[in-house]
Amino acid sequence: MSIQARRERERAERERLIVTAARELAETEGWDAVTTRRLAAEIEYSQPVLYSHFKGKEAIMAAVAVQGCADLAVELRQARAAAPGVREALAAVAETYTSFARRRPALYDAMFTHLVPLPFATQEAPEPLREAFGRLLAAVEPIAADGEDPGLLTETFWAALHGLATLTRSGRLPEPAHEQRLALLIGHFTGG
Amino acid sequence: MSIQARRERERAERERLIVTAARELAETEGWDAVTTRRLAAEIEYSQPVLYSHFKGKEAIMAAVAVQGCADLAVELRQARAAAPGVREALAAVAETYTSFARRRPALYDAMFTHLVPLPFATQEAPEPLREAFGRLLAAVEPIAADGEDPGLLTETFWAALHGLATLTRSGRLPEPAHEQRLALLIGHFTGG
DNA sequence: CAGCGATTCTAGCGTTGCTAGCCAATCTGC
DNA sequence: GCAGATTGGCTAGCAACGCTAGAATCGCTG
Repeated sequence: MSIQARRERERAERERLIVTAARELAETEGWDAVTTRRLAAEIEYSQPVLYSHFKGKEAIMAAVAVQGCADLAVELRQARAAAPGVREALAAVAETYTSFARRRPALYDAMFTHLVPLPFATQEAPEPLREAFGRLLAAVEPIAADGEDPGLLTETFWAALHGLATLTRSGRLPEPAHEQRLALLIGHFTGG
Repeated sequence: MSIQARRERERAERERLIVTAARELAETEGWDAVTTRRLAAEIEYSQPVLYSHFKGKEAIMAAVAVQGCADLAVELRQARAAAPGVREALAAVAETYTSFARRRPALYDAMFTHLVPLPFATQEAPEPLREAFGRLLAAVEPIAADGEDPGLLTETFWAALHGLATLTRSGRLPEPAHEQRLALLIGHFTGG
């Protein structure tokens, strides 16, 4: 059985290679540059190999999105841990979230903008997704008023951050006032 | 000069035809179905004709987006006019906005999700865009606290609505609780 | 070492957005 | 009223896309 084990190991390694190459290519040149041909060349295999690992391009993007959620979760955890108080933690998390979207647009798009075949709002959602949401929840929960469902409040807050991030990045909201909008949002959610 | 006038009239009419066909095709079958070939067949002309009117497919989508903004502006105006009070007006506008995104997803995507070559946050933005934003502003302005910039507050509120709309429609937020999230948002923005 | 499976590659299909160059219909000047 | 110029649409085709069938090659087994 050792030989089959090695094969599966190599296979898993190559799958990791594909996802990494797709992520790096997307982050440096955008998702439009991530074609199956280009990606195959990058990993030094032929095109059809990709399809022996993933159902199609969307599935590769989904895998990248999951990785991205893990990254985001780490950043959010650090941001919250470094903040002295409840309100500061929320602000830090919000700032980190929108900054993540600005710094890593391709990754963010795969996670939250593009249509990817991923279960999100269910228990079958991949762990990194639930993890990232959990980091938001941890920051929002303390500011929930009596009778407010923390989960729903987190979803609402998340949506607001997502809207700010995407509209700003697409040029529909002017960049400069971003911090002020963020402050307004925090203010209204912390009841100030 | 009358003959040239007629030509320009016919040309403008055909341009209207292109935009309308693109919008209808997108609304019924999604933007993926709007290929240049399909669109050309729909208007009963050949492909290259499209390029004598628009620089490319993106420009056609942009034209559809502008139409969509006009439609949205009308709906928002009606919603606000029918509401008895300030808070109700805000709720009605929010409800109308997200419902628009749900009822006309292709149109909404062209307006606010897809990358379209349109100036947004500047004075050169097409009139329907500024009009739609103005409808939001009119609903948000009355609930702005002292010292809060109504414009910035409107942008923030808009972003929240946009986030709710897109995340819900892409399945990242569960549909059923949408109304509750909307209520939470309104609550926090009206300081309740 | 021969044969057999599994796996990778070559080649190609159907579509996409977009464009070059031909061709015909229309307007202008004699 | 008619030849010449011009506008404008159409046919045909390019390069690139996601994806797949079938050939070919690799590595293990007896």
